[in-house]
Amino acid sequence: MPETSIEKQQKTALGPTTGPEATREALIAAALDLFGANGFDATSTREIARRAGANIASIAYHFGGKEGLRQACAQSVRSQIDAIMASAFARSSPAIALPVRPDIAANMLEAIMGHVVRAVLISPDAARFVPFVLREINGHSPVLDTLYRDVMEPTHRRLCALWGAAIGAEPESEAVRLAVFAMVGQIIYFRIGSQIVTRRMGWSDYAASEADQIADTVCANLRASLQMYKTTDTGKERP
Amino acid sequence: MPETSIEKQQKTALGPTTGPEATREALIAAALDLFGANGFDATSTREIARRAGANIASIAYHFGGKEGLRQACAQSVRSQIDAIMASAFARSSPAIALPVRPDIAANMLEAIMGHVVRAVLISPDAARFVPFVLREINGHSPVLDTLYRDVMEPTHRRLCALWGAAIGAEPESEAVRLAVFAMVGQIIYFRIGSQIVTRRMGWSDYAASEADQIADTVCANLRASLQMYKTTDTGKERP
DNA sequence: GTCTATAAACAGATAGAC
DNA sequence: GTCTATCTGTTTATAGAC
Repeated sequence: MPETSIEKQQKTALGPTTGPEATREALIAAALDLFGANGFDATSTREIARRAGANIASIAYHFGGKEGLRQACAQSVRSQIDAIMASAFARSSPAIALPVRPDIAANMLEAIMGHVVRAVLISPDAARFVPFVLREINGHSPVLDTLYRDVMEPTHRRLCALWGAAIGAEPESEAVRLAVFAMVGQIIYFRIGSQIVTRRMGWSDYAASEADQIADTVCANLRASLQMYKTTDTGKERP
Repeated sequence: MPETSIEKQQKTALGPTTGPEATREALIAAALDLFGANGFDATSTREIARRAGANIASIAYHFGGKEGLRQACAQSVRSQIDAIMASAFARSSPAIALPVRPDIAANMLEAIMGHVVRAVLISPDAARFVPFVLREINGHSPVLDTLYRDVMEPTHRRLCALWGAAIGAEPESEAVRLAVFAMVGQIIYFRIGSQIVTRRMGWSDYAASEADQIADTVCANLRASLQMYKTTDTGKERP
């Protein structure tokens, strides 16, 4: 499909077309996939270009080099995670900014977690960028600082606010922060350990019904934990 | 320290000395570290040899090549995980093979999880081999089959047996298998996400007191989940 | 913007001295 | 067993044609 002129494309990472911007997006998608699967150093620019259907030199042209492509991947991941979390928070509640009632906060938490589980387990995008983020976290990568500050820390803080409201505890207390990590840790594990989980469960991969079962498990644990914290503590330690 | 003759060393991975076997162990330790941190393909044999204080050619001599070193690393990991789990199961109960009483099974589970959390978070060995295993799982590595069959599947099955006994449910039911994955997933996440957790908690790294706090969190979630399953799944009422 | 050709550095494996 | 030296292939980056 030859085109004489292509309008400047938006960089919302959701509109690839058939122009010079399309190769840029294709390169990022291929790089996210390969960086996540094999790691940054282990991935050759030739392989990225081949999978993206582009030329090797196009990487240097569009991103300045392999390292620039890594930065572009990190930015893409940030917008993808932001989109998932924005959608999850938006659907969890009509229009309330500061929920005070514990049962409302608990219901919001459960709705958010159920949404995130399904998005993280089913979406092909998440299957790509979660391994990428994992690699960047493990080796102390130059994009880790930005990723933590702009994505993980704000998201975790918002979840802590809900958790604290749900059980009537200080949102930034150590117990709440750790409990939220334990909750999201379950989701992350089901994503990165999918090879193990699917083998043990006899599944071929994660589809809708499998994600529903996992969401049920995670949400059940969430309810159990909230209920226990609510009954046992007033902001104190274990007996 | 020049030695004229060295006795043949045992391969129990726990007895490095100053002979030809010492370089073998040093190479495995260095490779585990680097494979886990940067990935198999991204790690050069030169870097491994340099960190191990050995020569590049020694890798080919001892393991036949880079791939042989990977296999040796997998075998080392298997024995390390076996040691942790054996210790955890041994300390959880005096000598009972088949616990039938639910409260005994629940207590065993809690003891095992507490032990595993501390071992996985504090032990420098675990900090090495967990990233290695993660890499091997993510990319479909040739050692994944063995690792799953010999380590993960049997361990998960034993935990399912305890979980089923604790709540009075079929150990191999889908709900129990997923619940066990959610439980161990928390532990794995705290290990692989340590860079995120420590930043958010304001910790420099995982020491004894930090591992204790995380163990408390995980064990509290375990108790909450077991209690909930016990009250909802079966007709039995807790005292 | 996209391509080919090439340069400079680095990879794993191996032969052979000791 | 351990070492040096070297072979062969691949890597990223870049120069320049179109």
